[in-house]
Amino acid sequence: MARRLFYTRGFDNTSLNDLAREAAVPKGNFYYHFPSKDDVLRAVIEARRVHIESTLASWAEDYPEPRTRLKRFIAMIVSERDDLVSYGCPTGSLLTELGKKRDDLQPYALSILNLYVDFAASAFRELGHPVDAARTMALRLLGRAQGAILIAHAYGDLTILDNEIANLDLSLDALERAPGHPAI
Amino acid sequence: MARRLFYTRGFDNTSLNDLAREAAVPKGNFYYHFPSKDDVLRAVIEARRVHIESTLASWAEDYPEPRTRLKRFIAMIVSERDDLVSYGCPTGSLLTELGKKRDDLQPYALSILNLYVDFAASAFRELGHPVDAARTMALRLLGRAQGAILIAHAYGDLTILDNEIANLDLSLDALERAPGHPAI
DNA sequence: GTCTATATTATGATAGAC
DNA sequence: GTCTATCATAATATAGAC
Repeated sequence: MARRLFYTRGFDNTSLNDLAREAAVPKGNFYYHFPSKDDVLRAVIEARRVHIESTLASWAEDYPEPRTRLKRFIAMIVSERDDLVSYGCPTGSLLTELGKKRDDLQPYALSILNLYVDFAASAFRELGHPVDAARTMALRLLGRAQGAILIAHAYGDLTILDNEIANLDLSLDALERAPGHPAI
Repeated sequence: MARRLFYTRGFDNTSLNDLAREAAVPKGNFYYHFPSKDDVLRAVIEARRVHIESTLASWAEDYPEPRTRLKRFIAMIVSERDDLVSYGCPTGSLLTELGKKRDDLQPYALSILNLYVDFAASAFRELGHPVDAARTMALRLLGRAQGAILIAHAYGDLTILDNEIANLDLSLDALERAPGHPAI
């Protein structure tokens, strides 16, 4: 699938030949379905956006307690730990790649990050934090996750990721004990 | 200079034509000085490594107090804020780019990250933390900086970076007040 | 709709005159 | 050592038969 190749190799490093080989079709076929390679990425991102949106919506149903919901986000990172250490964060690395020389595509990747930021910000809102503080805390949570993944990926070290994610989890606990305090 | 182009455009997105135009020499000349484009990057990284190493050494001289030294690191991020928001972290984005498809070059980028990790770890050691905890805290500090820069770069928002770096600074203060506690 | 060419362009890298 | 070609390759994209 195209998503996997874009993730593991990066967008620019994935050629239409790679995509065609993986899909077992001649590469010329792509241009019947997509006007350009960029549109393949846009379609991949859009499909991903829909998928993540429904995942977050199901979390909102299954975990009405905002702290539990935020912990579910942490649990997702843990469940993806192998890929995250091997290839980095799909969203973070795409944002970083598109941030250089492809500002036109960058907003599409940003729409994925926004899903998570809005998800976390609304949880912090429910915990009683003002809207501005909630967004700041959401950005901090996402940033810490991104940083942990980046470092763990750089060293190819699972234990670094486990350590940092456990610490993030502890920060959520501390937050629980000190409501009203933007402590994450 | 090659370093600036590799930083702002990424390694792969910088062609020899770009390098030649910037240096105002024909691109064929590069192959008199370097066996390949990869070697240009290696030379850039090596020069950077030497430069950073001497900077960190001068900090060690100027700031014998480890907490002050760590704060100097934070101050460096603040002083680079415009570029960091516009192009991301040079080390972090290079690590991310090389982590996909260029595992052969990745160790060179990692040598830069290691400089900062060792710098921070030795400061935490001097603060009395055991060697393992000191390294964990160093990785956490670097990770939080990377995450803050990545998010701020994704949104192109200086205030996000300022916010997060101020919060990192606060974490260093809190650490100061609770020695022996791996709290960063 | 699906496939086999092929066009076009950009890249990293070389050859060889001076 | 420096320059002007030029090669070889790989990429995105198109044309056109079936």
